Amino acid sequence: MPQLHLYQRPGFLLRHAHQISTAVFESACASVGLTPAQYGVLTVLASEPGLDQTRLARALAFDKVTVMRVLHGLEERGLVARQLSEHSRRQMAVALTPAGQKLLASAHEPAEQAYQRLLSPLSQPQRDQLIKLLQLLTGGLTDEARAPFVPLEAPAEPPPKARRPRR
Amino acid sequence: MPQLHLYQRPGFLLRHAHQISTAVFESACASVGLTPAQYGVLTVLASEPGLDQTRLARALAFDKVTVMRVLHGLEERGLVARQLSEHSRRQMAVALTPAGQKLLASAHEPAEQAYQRLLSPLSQPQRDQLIKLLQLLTGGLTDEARAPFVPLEAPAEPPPKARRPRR
DNA sequence: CTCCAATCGTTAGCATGCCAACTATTCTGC
DNA sequence: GCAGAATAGTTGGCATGCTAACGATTGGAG
Repeated sequence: MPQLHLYQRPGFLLRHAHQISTAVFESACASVGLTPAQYGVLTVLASEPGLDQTRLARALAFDKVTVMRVLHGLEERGLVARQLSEHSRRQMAVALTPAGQKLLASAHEPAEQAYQRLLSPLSQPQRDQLIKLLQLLTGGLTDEARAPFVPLEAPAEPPPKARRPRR
Repeated sequence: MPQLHLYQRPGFLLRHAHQISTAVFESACASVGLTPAQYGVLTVLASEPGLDQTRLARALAFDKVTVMRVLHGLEERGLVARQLSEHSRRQMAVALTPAGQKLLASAHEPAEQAYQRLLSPLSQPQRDQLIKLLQLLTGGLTDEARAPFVPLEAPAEPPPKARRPRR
């Protein structure tokens, strides 16, 4: 009963840290009314206008269903526009509207403040260390996540395009 | 567009790491059918039988609504029993059933494996470092979270019991 | 050219995590 | 002892994140 082992587990600590992270972000961005997920979507779209939903999801390691729901909310607020891609009638080309660009710009300051406040208990070397460790951990386990993570700047299809493997 | 700044943000990294953490845990514990939240609840209850729901929530930094829903699921599976506290008719005393104790015991191995797999991309010093940094971060920001975190072994009320502050 | 498999978006449904609001109960200050 | 505040549990609702399943479309192998 003294000092539960649970509190030392990385799973518990990551969950708790993530919880605090979203709370800090949402409090800092309450004025612009953006959640972390919405901010992420807008940020990626600002970098890659016309991206389709599946690639958008992969760029954020989101589930495609989650991305769709977030996009619907942003579309209703007029921050994002979706239209059928010119290449394929299957996929949607998503892009920021002028209002979306404007809102995203006004969100950069609060987002940066949230980021600073989140790391405020750590010294600068500790912050760098934490970022590095998290990148190592996530980078080494991309295939463990259910939602695939394919960062931007990786448009090429994987060479081993195994076709027709009966599952 | 090259290497989005977003990918260096602690918020994004924490979210991604937490996502992987839950995926690894659920995959490892699929045989016993426990999610991280359920495992946390059972673990705390094993350590503090008869705890009420609010204190249980605080021990895990969960919202009390979340705890209640998790408890309902565990109660339906016969892993947990709730009854009115003897001290107060307001609160419920929650405890593991024998089946709950048994299931929790059988979950320890898979949970430990998940924990090892999650940290597998890191060396031992890096693992210790990550745990330490996460504890520092979460410990320094407890009041930022919406759900208060009051670890076990802290039953005493806070001395500055400010009463009747009209909000 | 024609199947058949892969892909894209969508819907439905489950589990977390949160807030706001409500009822019942307990406690505090006077 | 009493009024009012604080607390415990509950309900309803919103946003994430996931799986499974489904139609529509595209692409590959023959």
